[in-house]
Amino acid sequence: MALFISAFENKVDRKGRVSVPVSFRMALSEPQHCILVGYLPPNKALTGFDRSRLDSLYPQPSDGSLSDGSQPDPAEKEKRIARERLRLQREMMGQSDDGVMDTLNANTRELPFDGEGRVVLPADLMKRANIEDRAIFVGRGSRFEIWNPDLYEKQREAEFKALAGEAA
Amino acid sequence: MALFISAFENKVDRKGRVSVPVSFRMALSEPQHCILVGYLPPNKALTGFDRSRLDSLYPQPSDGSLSDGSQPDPAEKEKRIARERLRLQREMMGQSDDGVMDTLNANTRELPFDGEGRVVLPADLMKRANIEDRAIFVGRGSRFEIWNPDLYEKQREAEFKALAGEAA
DNA sequence: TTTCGTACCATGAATTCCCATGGGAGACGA
DNA sequence: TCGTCTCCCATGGGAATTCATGGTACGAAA
Repeated sequence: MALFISAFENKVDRKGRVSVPVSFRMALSEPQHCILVGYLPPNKALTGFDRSRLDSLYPQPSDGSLSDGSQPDPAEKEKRIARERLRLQREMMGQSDDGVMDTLNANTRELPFDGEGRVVLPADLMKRANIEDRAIFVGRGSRFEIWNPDLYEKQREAEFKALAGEAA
Repeated sequence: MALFISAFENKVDRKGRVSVPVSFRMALSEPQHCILVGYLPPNKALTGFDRSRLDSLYPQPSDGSLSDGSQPDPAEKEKRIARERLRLQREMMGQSDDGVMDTLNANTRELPFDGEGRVVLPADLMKRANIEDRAIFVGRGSRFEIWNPDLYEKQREAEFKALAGEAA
């Protein structure tokens, strides 16, 4: 699985382009493809993650295949379809039971790499995270964050203090 | 599977034409073809999805094939045909037990693309969703929504608040 | 004919691709 | 150990393409 560690500061050019650190790119399931970047208030930074992370959040609809690899069990398949129908109905009725995923999907952008491993940060996202001509990619394990470097420095101090306080 | 993420605002011209975001078009099973758009009260927006999504909700009547790949079992086949006949009768009599799906089908339009990747939003659907000269396509994973941008902004705030409330 | 719906064409802006450059870290050899 | 060489990666600019958008022409139906 993707593992993002360490922090890298890069420049953001006039077009909003910024190099994604190589180690982050290599951590992706499809290194040449894209990253997903989103923003949710009241965060001070953008959150990025691998596409596979999003996929994994969707329950894989079982097609009724049996675990021994034989053909689908018709009864199972019927049940699955019935469930799916119910779910679609509820969605259409605005009764989706998964508001979190809905919000996540709506507020996440897919940022493809150019030939040099850069992405362009959408203007509105940059604004929300107060990012101008520099950005720092901060590894957080299974995800990462994109900060205004100055803001991140403060955040970092705060995190250190919190840790020190705990230890004391 | 089709995955719709992010949100894109586009203009609706006097003819009701609006560009479907490229990334949404590409997510379709047949990118050059069409989208399905429907409305069910009391939603504030239209719901759109890929044709394959709807198809998958209709159970393929089993032909009685055995799971080991051998020939259909004649007895099974008989039963299947009997079931289908019964179902057809009830449907014809308007006694389908599936009122929501019926309504869904009746209120769903198939919107084909023009050469430039646009669809025309039917006037009645636009009216129901309060869409005039702008529309925002909102990714919701396996489906998407088409909103009046101003209404969506309010909805978005509400979703954010809901998330924050959950986190607290 | 008139109106509606659809296909085709034109345009400008925004985005993406491609090439060039420079710096830094590590490898390698003396 | 020191210096040099090489490769990788970040960065910038310009060109080419894509995309959103608006208009026009054509055909069908009323």
